[in-house]
Amino acid sequence: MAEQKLQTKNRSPGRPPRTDSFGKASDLRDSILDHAELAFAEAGFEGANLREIASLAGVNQALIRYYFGSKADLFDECFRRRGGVLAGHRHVNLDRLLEISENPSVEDLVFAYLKPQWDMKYSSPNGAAFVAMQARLHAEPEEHALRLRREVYDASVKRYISALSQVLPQVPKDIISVRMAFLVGAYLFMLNDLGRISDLTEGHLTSFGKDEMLDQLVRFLAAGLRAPV
Amino acid sequence: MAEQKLQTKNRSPGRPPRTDSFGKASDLRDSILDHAELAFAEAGFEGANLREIASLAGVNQALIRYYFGSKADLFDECFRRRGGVLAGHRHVNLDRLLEISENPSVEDLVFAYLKPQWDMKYSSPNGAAFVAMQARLHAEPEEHALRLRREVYDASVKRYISALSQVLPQVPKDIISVRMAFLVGAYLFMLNDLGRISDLTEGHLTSFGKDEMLDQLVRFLAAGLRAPV
DNA sequence: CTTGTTATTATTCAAATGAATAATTAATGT
DNA sequence: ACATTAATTATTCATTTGAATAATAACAAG
Repeated sequence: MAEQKLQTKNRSPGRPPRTDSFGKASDLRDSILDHAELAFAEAGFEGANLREIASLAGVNQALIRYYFGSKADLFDECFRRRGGVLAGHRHVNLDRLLEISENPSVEDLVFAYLKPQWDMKYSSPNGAAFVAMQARLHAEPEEHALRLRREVYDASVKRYISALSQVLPQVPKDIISVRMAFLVGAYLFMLNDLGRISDLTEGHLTSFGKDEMLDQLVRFLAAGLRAPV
Repeated sequence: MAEQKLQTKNRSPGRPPRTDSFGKASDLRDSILDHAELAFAEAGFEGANLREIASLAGVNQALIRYYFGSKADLFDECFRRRGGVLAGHRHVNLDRLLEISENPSVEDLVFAYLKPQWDMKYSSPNGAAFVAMQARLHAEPEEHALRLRREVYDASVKRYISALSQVLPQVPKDIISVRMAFLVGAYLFMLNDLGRISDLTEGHLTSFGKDEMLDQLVRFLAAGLRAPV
């Protein structure tokens, strides 16, 4: 991918002068995370390359090690950073919904769950990268991937399952759980694959904006959740 | 992963004697494909390792090159081998359905589409590996992955979209297309992730056998496809 | 039989890559 | 001022890895 020399700044070693008066907590650390996110999204864990990440982030490769340790640790940190924010948004959204009404609609619940990641995807290239990273993580069979996902998301998913269970008393809770898994699959795939759907639809899709697409998805999933048992 | 010496058979070079009287078309070639399938499923394209594949398949690494060329070519061949079979089954299933009745139920159509891969997953470890490989391929952002998927699956997907469109005249075709994409996402995720769902369900899931799970999925997706517009 | 072709191995090559170390400079506390 | 710590770089190391080549044995054809 990176044929060019990709030399990092040829600055002498040692701590660089603090130009800014504020203590703007480690700029470079964030830069590394940002570029790692992009790299992992594009090439996957194995495919991503520390030299390139370092180079694009404008730092020496050893700095990655200094801040994060191993490549795997870097990956985890990437994931947790945004994953935590995401899970937080989901909690907040659910709280709000339940404040307004005891029995929100299924559509509202689904929307509350999906919206944060949908927004993240369109907020910035890095947001989109994170979505891709996550889709990849879900396809990983590795033990490690599983643990990460659980750590970051399980709590919020369980809350949504409970809430759905309350507004759908006809559907047993274990079935709701399974359907929630279907939901996650559909929306992750969707988010990651969005650009390509137009192939299947022979161009019809151009009429759907991203908001409409989310609407479509919510409608589809809500109907599935409500399906008679 | 493979710490051991993993030496290939220490046989002298040159063509080995043909012990069997039948010309059982290249045993080793198939063995390579089988083990490559397992490796790609477990570790992804980048993560898989030709030396290990060769070793497990009981052949010299150079034989992979002899038969398939590059690693990427090997991957493609793996994918096409089973993907072709799968697409074939889908076509056959659809043909049968349409023979029986002009207007099959949405459930029947969904089932006809899903069943072949479901069976493949449970037919053998290699079948399961292929499913995992495919799930990974869908998470790949690479151009190459996209082309492969299209090559292998597009035709059958389009046929199913048409059939669904006929039995669901209330739903515009472009919406059916989008929903079909949701469907693919949900089922791929499901198939690949099956074992882990029980985490979310806190053990409730043990009561679902694999057939019941497929039933659940079909019900969910059919309801989604039917959702009012 | 001899010659060419096919299938297979052993071995080598060159590049990439994650990790590690040592050097260097700024900041900070005393 | 001085010593310690924090942040950063240049450089080296060891391993892995995909690819390539050369050797060799069985088989097939004439």
